[in-house]
Amino acid sequence: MGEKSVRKKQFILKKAREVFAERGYKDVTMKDIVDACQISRGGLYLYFDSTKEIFLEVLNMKEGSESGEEDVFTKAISENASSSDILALFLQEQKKELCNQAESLTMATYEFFFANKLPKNENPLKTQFDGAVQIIEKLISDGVKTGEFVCEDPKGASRNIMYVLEGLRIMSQTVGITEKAVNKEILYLMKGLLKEA
Amino acid sequence: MGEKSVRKKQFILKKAREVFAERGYKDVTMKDIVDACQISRGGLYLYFDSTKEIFLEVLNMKEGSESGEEDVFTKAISENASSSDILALFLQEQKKELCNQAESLTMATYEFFFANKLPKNENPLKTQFDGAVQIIEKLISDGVKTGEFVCEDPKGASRNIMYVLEGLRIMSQTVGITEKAVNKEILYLMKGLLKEA
Amino acid sequence: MGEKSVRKKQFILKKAREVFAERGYKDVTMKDIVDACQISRGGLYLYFDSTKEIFLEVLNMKEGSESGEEDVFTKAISENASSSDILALFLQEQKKELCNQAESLTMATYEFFFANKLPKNENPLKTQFDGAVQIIEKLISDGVKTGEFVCEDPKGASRNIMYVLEGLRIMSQTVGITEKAVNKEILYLMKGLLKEA
Amino acid sequence: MGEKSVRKKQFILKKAREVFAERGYKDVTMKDIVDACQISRGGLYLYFDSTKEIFLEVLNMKEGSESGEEDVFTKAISENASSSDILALFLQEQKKELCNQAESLTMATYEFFFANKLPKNENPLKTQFDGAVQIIEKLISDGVKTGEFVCEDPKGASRNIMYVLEGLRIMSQTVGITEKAVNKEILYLMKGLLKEA
DNA sequence: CATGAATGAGAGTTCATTCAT
DNA sequence: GATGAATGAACTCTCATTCAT
Repeated sequence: MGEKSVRKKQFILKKAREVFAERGYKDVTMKDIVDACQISRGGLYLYFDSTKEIFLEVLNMKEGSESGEEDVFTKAISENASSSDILALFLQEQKKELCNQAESLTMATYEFFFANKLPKNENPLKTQFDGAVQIIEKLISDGVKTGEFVCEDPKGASRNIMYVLEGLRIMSQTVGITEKAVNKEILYLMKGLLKEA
Repeated sequence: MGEKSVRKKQFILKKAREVFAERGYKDVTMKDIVDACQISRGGLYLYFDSTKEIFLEVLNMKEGSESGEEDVFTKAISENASSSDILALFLQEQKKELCNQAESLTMATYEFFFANKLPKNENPLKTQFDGAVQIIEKLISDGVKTGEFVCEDPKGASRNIMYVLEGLRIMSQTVGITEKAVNKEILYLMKGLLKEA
Repeated sequence: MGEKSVRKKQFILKKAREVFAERGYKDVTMKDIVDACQISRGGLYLYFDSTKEIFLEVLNMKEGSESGEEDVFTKAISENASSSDILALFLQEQKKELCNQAESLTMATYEFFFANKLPKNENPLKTQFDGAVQIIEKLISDGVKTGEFVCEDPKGASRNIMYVLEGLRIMSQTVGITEKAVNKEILYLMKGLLKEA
Repeated sequence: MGEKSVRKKQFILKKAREVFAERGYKDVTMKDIVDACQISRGGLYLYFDSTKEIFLEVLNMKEGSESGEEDVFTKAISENASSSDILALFLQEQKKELCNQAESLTMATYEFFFANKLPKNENPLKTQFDGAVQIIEKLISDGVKTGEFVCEDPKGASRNIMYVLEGLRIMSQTVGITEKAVNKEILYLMKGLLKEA
């Protein structure tokens, strides 16, 4: 596959991402992607065999390019920001993602993993969740040391935060949720850590 | 619609519920329900026009019959149980539901509301969520009064609890979750309220 | 499946038979049969799932209705015809079939069994062949007893006859063969048995 | 077309022959041959326009290279072998071919001529058959002269032999046939000629 | 000459939906 | 009411064939 093909493949993935973001996973057909890309029916099959295959590559692509979390962390940490600032930053990022439904793969991702139960060690949802829990736990622990946070169970608190975020995410996709409501929850989480400070 | 028809309709809904519990929402076709009910294709159309219509009625049916929450509350409250006992009971009920994936409509419900964005005031997910938040808030407030609980923001705490439960629910459907993990989260929630100030 | 359906199924098989007779097995698509029957695409699938399934039923149908061999034998034998007359009759029947390419499933059958190797005990080609060999052997043996035939190895002779017929059949489908040529071979076979009479 | 092209064409034909031997004629696509040759799709079209064209050239190639029959005859005859020995040799060669289904084009050839009815004078199957009949007739006649064979109708006998062989061939492709069964038929044919009058 | 990306026709298959009985 | 045969739209997937490079 030449360089040109690689670019075409990237093009298809980009268009497919838009389709998945707009319509979720289950409803998307190969034809939908063909139409979005303005290519021929058979043409798509030169690159991908199924929507499943495409979606998996879109998911991987996402992690590589959309970054966000990591970048923010990396930058904030390298700038010696305080733990509470970094955590606040992280929560702000999550809020952005929560509110930006149009470009988000959240719904498609949930639909995909409803239909495709991957083993836990290969499940990116699991991996991401656990990774985030560890990072937040570290932040909280650090914050406790510096006196920014008060927390007897950093691990429990970080899991609590992540489950709340997950709850917000699914609620935003099913019942809709306002930015204000998200703010309220984030504030509650932060207050819990800053309590009695 | 005669009495016989009503019974037939209930029969269809019961069978349809099983199908939705097993296969989710999107994958279920009119044919699947016809097969499960062992009735004729045309026969189903006498009662329902689409899987969407069926699913909505299944959802309503559910609230009526499956109860659980209400019953437990009603009974516990009428028995003058303590607030902490009632809350613990509620969380135990939630755990049961979380772990009993086979009979649960969770996945189907999520899929349904991904595809059908109802206005908030008609969205049963929203209604249920808000209702539960209110009940829990009341419980916490009562518990604070009796000295069982320590909590500065009962409303915030109850919302936090509900989002965590929602987070557990979606995680249980996408990455899978052990009973132990659920226990840990519930324990964390209870400890947060019982914490000696 | 009601009586009407049975008739429709028979109708489809009849039309399918014509298609197979005209075009062989491999080239025939579900669409071809749909077109021949003037029914809808989906309609055919109510009765059959594949051309393979249809062809197998056509083959069975054939044995039931087209008769020929059995009838001729039955009649001839019941009429106390001589062995040589019966054998001659049989060979005449074979000739008819050989020359009537238009309505014959020969080519389709060969194509089918090229693609679908059935176990010998289920292979109708094998069954028919062996059955015919036995009948002919009996005829020859009887003929030898009555002095009509001279033959030291009736079993071998009957197999020889059947292989020649098979050879004529395949040649008629691949290079074409004239009635005269068939006559010549049949004559040779009969002369071999009547030799020195 | 340069020398290099000729070699490439030969290479394609060789690979195509393997494909046809393995899969018959009808199932083979241009893509299959492209894959077997490891050349580009477009590349194949520089040499051949269709599988039909390729198969015809494979058939011609076969006669040229695979020889066997001719060689055996030529050698045997030039060595002054007896007629019965040469005939036996010929039948042994036929048996080998019959039993070696894997490398044989038999099925593909039948399939091809089912689909492509060539005029008799251009039909290689016809030509080969008639050629073989003549040779065998000559052998038998010679054998009769030397007293090796007893046969009143060498032409008829040789045609009989060839039709039996054709019958064995088609049976071996459709119902399968053991080496033992082939031996039995060959023995029967030889005995017919050696039979003491 | 050679490549391989691209096209589009066409086959298979499934279902929502209708309708005569 | 109830049946289930029938229709036709829509989707998946595969190839022969072409053509710019």
